[in-house]
Amino acid sequence: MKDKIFSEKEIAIFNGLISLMKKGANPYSIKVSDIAEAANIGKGTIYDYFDTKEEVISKAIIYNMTNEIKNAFRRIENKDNFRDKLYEVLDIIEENLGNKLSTLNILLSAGGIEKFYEYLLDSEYNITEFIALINRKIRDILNLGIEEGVINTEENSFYQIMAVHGVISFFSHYINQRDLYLDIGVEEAKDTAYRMLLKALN
Amino acid sequence: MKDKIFSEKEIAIFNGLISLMKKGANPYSIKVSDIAEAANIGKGTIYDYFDTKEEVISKAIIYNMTNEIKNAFRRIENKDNFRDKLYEVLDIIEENLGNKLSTLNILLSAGGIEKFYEYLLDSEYNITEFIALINRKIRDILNLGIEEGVINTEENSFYQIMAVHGVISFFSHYINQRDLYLDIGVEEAKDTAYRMLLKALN
Amino acid sequence: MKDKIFSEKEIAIFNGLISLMKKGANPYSIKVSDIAEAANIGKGTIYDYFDTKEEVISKAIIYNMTNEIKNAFRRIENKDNFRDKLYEVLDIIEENLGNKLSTLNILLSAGGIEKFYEYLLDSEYNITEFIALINRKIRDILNLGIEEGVINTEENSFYQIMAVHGVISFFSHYINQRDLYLDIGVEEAKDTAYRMLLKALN
Amino acid sequence: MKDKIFSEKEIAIFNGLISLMKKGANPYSIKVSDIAEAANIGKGTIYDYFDTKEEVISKAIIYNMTNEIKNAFRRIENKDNFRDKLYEVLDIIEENLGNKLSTLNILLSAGGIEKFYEYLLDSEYNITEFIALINRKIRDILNLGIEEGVINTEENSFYQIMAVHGVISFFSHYINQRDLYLDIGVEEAKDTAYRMLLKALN
DNA sequence: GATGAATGAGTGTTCATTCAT
DNA sequence: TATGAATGAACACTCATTCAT
Repeated sequence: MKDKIFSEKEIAIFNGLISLMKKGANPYSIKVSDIAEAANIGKGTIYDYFDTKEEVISKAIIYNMTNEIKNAFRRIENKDNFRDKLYEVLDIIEENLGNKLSTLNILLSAGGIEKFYEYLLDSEYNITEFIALINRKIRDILNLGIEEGVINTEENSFYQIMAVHGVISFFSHYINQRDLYLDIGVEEAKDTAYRMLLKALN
Repeated sequence: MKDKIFSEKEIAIFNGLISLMKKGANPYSIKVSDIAEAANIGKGTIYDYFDTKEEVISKAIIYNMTNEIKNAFRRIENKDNFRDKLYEVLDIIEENLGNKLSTLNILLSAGGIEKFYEYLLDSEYNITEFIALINRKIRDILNLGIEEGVINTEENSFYQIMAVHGVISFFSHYINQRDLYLDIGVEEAKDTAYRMLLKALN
Repeated sequence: MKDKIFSEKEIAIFNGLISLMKKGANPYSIKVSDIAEAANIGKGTIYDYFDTKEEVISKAIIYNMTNEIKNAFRRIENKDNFRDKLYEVLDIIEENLGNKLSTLNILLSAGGIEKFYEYLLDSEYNITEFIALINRKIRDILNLGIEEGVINTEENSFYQIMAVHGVISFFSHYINQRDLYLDIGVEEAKDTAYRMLLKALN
Repeated sequence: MKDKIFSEKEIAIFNGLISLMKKGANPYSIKVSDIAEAANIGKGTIYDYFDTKEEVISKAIIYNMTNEIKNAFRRIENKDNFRDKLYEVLDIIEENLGNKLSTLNILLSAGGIEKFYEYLLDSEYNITEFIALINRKIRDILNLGIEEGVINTEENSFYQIMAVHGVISFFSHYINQRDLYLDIGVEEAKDTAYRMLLKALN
């Protein structure tokens, strides 16, 4: 993940746009004037740094995903055992609740945002790269679990990684559809997720 | 799921739109004239049956989801044991590969389409209804598994249903990101899914 | 000059634009909204018939030139001797006084409008075609003069045609710069032109 | 022709702009940034010397015309008989072939540039002044012809000057529409012009 | 003085919606 | 009932002009 270097203005534009999206704006209905206003700059300035609106939005999404992933990885790094790392992942998902732009929402959804925002498909950074990166991190966490003896399975790596995907997906689904599961508290859901993962991996 | 009764024209419009979306068109870039052309009717006719473009698209999505779910349920009904029913679910997912409009893609993705297509949120049919419906069907399948003795767990219903969600999500992810898992064949992935589910539920 | 067939709407648009140009509007500063207003139609309608503003303007210029030339030719046809035909040409020029769009102004000016309105260069109709057409008509008129015995020269065809060009240019210059020649009346200028032509051709 | 005194910067700006126009740029599509780049200065600097883009372009055109006329007059001065002076005029026209900004193209075209570039109409220097100046020079040349006995006519001054205009226009037309007259060489066209002038003036 | 980053008014073009036929 | 020609509001993008440095 060789970071692109962005100028201050570019970052200001990204942040303006990201704040709009976090407020719930749909990327398809965002206007250039909205972005300019959110970034506190003139409309024309945007075109000094980007060629089209699509380019701004795509690059902002990539920028935000990159940052979110870096942050998530840093937080996971700070935990030193399998269980804590897993719960940290669930915490991160919980905190991103309702954030349309959230990396996890985008990446893990069955048909990712790229299906809806075609421009991203052509972008230099392919979404696939991010998933591969995440899978590698999942592998690391799993290895730690094996080292610790928490995981003890003869299933292959694909199985193991997919088990984590499944559990993350279920928890994301729970968070996103809380209305349907009002009798289940967040902590209970997390415990359920962890328990399920251990069962699948042992 | 008390079905709305639609006129022939309305259904023709829906089918035109759905065919566009199955061809990969993004709901945000579909034009009314495209829909009219795909439905083989005049542009004005659409407005005899619907008030806005958004209404057409939303209702078409709901219509398609309803049909897909009905179809899926019928197919699952035709299988008479837990294992076959589960594999039928995976087959259905596989067949819907790459279909942006696929109910499963929409419903099971962490942040569903409703996050991207706001109109659906206000629509009479709430997406939540569909998920509840699916959860009930999952419950039925699980009960059969318990009856058959394939499943034998003390975990609660939430756990059990979420285990199915997790497995479905993982398989959907696999299907949608095939490029990343070229060394894993579809049958192997299905077997992995089934094995994982049984482990989680026993 | 195989005429393009234009729809009524297209002609209305052309006429709106031509009226603007005859009022003195500069093709470079005409706005699409001006054209729409002048043609008494909505802005969008223009785009149902043309792809770009440039296309509208170029085609309108060609359309107007074609009509003006046809008209001029018809008027000249109606005169039956060399002298009257020549004076008719001068009359036509006089009547077009101050009309920026006038075919004669455009065609006979040293660096024609095509130098200023590049789009015309690519247009299907090349301006050159019009000049060739006019030269052929000049040839016809000259032949009549020879038949009549008014012209009796051993100079070649190029010389003869250029003599007419020179005289037309001088008269156009006079009409366009009347301020500089206030002591010369229009009739006197016409007589001067005719006298000069006869001298050059005898 | 009391010359305006321009600062070095102003002249640099003029020259930048003139070079653009000589390269074929259309005055209506030239951008301030283009001018700045062509003049090798910052965009803001232009506004230290001129108030608007229109002013820059108009003044540059006037500046260029003034210089071209001065040059032309100097060259004509250096020839000492009627015939040579006339051929020098034709040479000058030939050399300016294809130069949209050429004074002669602008001045002698029936509907001059001022019809297309309205700003010039208001400019301090009226284009008319230039034509009057040129007419005076034509008068001088004609007088020399009379002195030499090459010209011997009873036609009035208007006739005589217009004869020169006509011949210059025809030759300019020839140069600008070379494609139409491929069988006529430049020298032949010049000889034709001179012969025609003498016939008209004798 | 000189610059060029920043601005936002202005304009070409699109497309959902209307309505006369 | 069905149509598609007509509309104009809306928006992406441009570029002359300004002004802080």
